[in-house]
Amino acid sequence: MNLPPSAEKRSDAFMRILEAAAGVFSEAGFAGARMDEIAARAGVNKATIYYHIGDKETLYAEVIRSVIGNTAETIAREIQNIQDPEEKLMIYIRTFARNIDVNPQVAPIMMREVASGGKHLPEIVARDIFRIVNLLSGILKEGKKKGVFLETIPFLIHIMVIGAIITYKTSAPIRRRYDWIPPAIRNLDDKISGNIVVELEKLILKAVKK
Amino acid sequence: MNLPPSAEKRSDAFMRILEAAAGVFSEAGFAGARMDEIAARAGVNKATIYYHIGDKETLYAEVIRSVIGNTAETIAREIQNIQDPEEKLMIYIRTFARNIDVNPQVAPIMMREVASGGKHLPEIVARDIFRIVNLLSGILKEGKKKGVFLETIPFLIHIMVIGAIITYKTSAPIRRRYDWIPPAIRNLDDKISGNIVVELEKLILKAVKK
DNA sequence: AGTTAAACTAACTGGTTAGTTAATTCTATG
DNA sequence: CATAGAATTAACTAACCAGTTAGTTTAACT
Repeated sequence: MNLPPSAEKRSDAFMRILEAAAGVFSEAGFAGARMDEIAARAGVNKATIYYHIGDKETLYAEVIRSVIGNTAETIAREIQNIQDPEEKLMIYIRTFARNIDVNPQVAPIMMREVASGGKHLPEIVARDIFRIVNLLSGILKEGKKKGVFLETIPFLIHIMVIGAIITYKTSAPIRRRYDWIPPAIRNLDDKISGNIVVELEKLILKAVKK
Repeated sequence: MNLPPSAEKRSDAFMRILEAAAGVFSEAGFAGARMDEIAARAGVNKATIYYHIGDKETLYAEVIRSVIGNTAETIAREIQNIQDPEEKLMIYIRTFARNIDVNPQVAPIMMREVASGGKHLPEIVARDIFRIVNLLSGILKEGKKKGVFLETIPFLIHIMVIGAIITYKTSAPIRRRYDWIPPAIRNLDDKISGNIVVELEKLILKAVKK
């Protein structure tokens, strides 16, 4: 679980509540989540949540922040020392994919957040998300200037990458639900940061390359 | 609103309830939707919903079925008379995109359904969705045999296309939420079946072509 | 006009759930 | 050890909401 720099040292109960909340919100969404369930999973009394964090909306915002609040920072760090735009793009995709695998609650939360028009998305997290888009725009612009990439709509490329990754990741339960689903689909890897992301990188690169 | 062949002739109240429910479920999700709100929008007493359709789950299943229940049929019809795999792939993408534009409730409902692991997805609709995947697999296999497409993971291509389309479509409210969002992103078309899908077609075709 | 069934509604019910309160236990420090 | 403040809890409350009920209106048919 990622933490904002300011919140490095939080009490044990605080952390357990955040983790439990991330799990419940990721499974049930904001409206479907129950504060009692979160308290039970965290092993604390429900009132402890209100004492440490606050009401349901505040808790949700805290979860969102802790779980996707510094994705941009991670990606920026990974690509900063790379020169080649093509490799930058690959690392961009790979880093996001690894993030999704390491923190499996992120994908469902992001999907529902998009679906609800970002109703509960704290502005600071929105800024972080658009910083990710801007990183990609920079890569694509640089590649175009160097004559290796075509002119594209950066936001569409972003959506193709991020949309594919989070949709693939969350599709796992549906892919296994019925026995009539072709094995070629059923048996695909749950992890996206393995061979799947390698294939995705190839496809995206091929699409934008001159 | 698409209707199953069996349900062509339904009462006025039934139709109004379905439409209102599609709107509310699309805005709030299953857990967030309120039966009273649906009744109010439909202009009927809440009990009328239970009289005509049944409980919340039944109503939701009915909405899902009416709204995405025959997408595969539509796509199959559109591509059946085309020979060229490249054009088939383009029409596949374009038809799905048009469907999403014509029925704007579909994208949020699909996203939340994927996010929740298809918890409320009726099996018959799941079959329809995987029929869409199979249609694409067929196109890609044919193209490979004819030597115009590369070897790919069809499900990943499906996810790239469908994931991109529904994520793009639902991203509209977030893209407009803050005034610091770059105009290049803010001012993108809400409609996906215009120039956006044309660009998406180009990118996907370029990615899979030999 | 009278009868019957279908369609519809106002008002209610009971279970659920976010949030609160008042009291108790733990912990650190002089 | 004593005490103050922080952390935690059991039990409660008020609002909410899915689903029901008992009764009324509408429409079709004889």
